[in-house]
Amino acid sequence: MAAARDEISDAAFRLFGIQGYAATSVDDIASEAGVSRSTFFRSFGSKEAVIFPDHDEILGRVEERLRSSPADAGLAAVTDAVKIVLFHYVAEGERARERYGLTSTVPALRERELVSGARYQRLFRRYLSHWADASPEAELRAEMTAAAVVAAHNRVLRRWLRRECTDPQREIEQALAAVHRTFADESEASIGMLVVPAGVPASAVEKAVKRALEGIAVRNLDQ
Amino acid sequence: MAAARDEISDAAFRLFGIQGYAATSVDDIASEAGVSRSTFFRSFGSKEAVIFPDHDEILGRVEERLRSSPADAGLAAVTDAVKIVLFHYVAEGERARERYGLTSTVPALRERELVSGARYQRLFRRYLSHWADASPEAELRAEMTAAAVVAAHNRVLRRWLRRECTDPQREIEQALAAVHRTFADESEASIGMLVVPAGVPASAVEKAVKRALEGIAVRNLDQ
DNA sequence: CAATGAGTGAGACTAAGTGTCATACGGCAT
DNA sequence: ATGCCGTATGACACTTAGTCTCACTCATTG
Repeated sequence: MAAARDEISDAAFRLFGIQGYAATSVDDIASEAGVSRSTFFRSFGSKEAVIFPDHDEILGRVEERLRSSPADAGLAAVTDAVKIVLFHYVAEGERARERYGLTSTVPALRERELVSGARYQRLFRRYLSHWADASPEAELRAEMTAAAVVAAHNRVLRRWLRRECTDPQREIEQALAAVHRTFADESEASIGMLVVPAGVPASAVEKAVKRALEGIAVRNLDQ
Repeated sequence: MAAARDEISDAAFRLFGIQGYAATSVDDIASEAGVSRSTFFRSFGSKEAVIFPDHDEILGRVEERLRSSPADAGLAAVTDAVKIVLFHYVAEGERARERYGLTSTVPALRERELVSGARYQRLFRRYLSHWADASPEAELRAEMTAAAVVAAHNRVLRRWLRRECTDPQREIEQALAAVHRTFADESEASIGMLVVPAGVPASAVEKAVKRALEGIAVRNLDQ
């Protein structure tokens, strides 16, 4: 059952690696996997889908993670959920890199991947704008935030796929901290106000500001 | 030549409106337009592409706009360029709304549109990260910024398509001002500091802050 | 043993997309 | 006017993705 799916997926990656994507027909994959064309299309709806075998499952896990988070979790829940996606691919290891080789070569597959990313973004936006108030500004903010979270994920993932990054854990934390820094709203990030009595030296002001900014970064990381 | 393209595109929209997208074959469109199947596929590479007849042209105009902007233009050039896209669709009027009806109904067309948006985002990212320094933080920032610009555009466009917005000009300016507010870097946005002597009433402080924030929005608009 | 139901294979069918070849049309030089 | 050439078109064949239907197998259950 599930073994058949893996069998087919493996066969597909094998043939794509040898002959290329376009030159490999669904019939080729099916016979390589020892199943019929019918079962291929029953297992995966399309030739493209065989490259992304467990996308629906990940999306489901992400959605559940968001659903089970408290209403006031806000951005933190989303940045947390996106790590599920990243670490899933990292855990796949070489298979993820094979997929990357295909998606960066074959336009149709690249587009398919893009569509997957957009589904996450849509999900994030829905949750973020649901948590926030209903003002138009808040909705635009939610949309931008969702886009930024996905962008951060994509960036780290791409770097890892290209072996430009050895510690995806650290990089995603940093990238998401940057997202927090620019998007965490007032209820999460306390508004700081610096009251400077006349006569305080500029160096002391500078020091205080720096310390305050570092504090924001650190707090967002731990939250 | 170009007239044949328009003829085909019109015929396609006509039939899609009557029979729906799936129920209309390329043969139907070709005979409705009075051309052969061959010319259809020569004019548009695929059945989906007939919905987005001048996408390549817009992308070209956007790219040229970016190419011709000075190296220190930064975010302003990109937010300016994205208006080309928005106003093109707004100028299309009802045709754009017909397209929206199709893209919100037919998954394949929605995906295609998504891919178009991603091309803009990619373009913006390339220019933003080219203008900025090469640090990893700057590149992530460029990626997030590009995503935010596209998100802002998408939001305003969608609202206009749904007739939820009567003044797209004003809304896009506001939305892009929000992007500027969160992403304009220090060289573009002057850092404001509010020094509050003890004894000043809170209402006066609030007023001053509000005025300052409005000022930022306006300045970013004009730049 | 009979019945049910899920998974599979075989095969027909539609339609998108590609490639080839022949033809018609419009300009251009002789 | 005639012959030539490049371009746009139409006709047609072909491949392949994706859908649908029907028949078969096999394991479970009453």
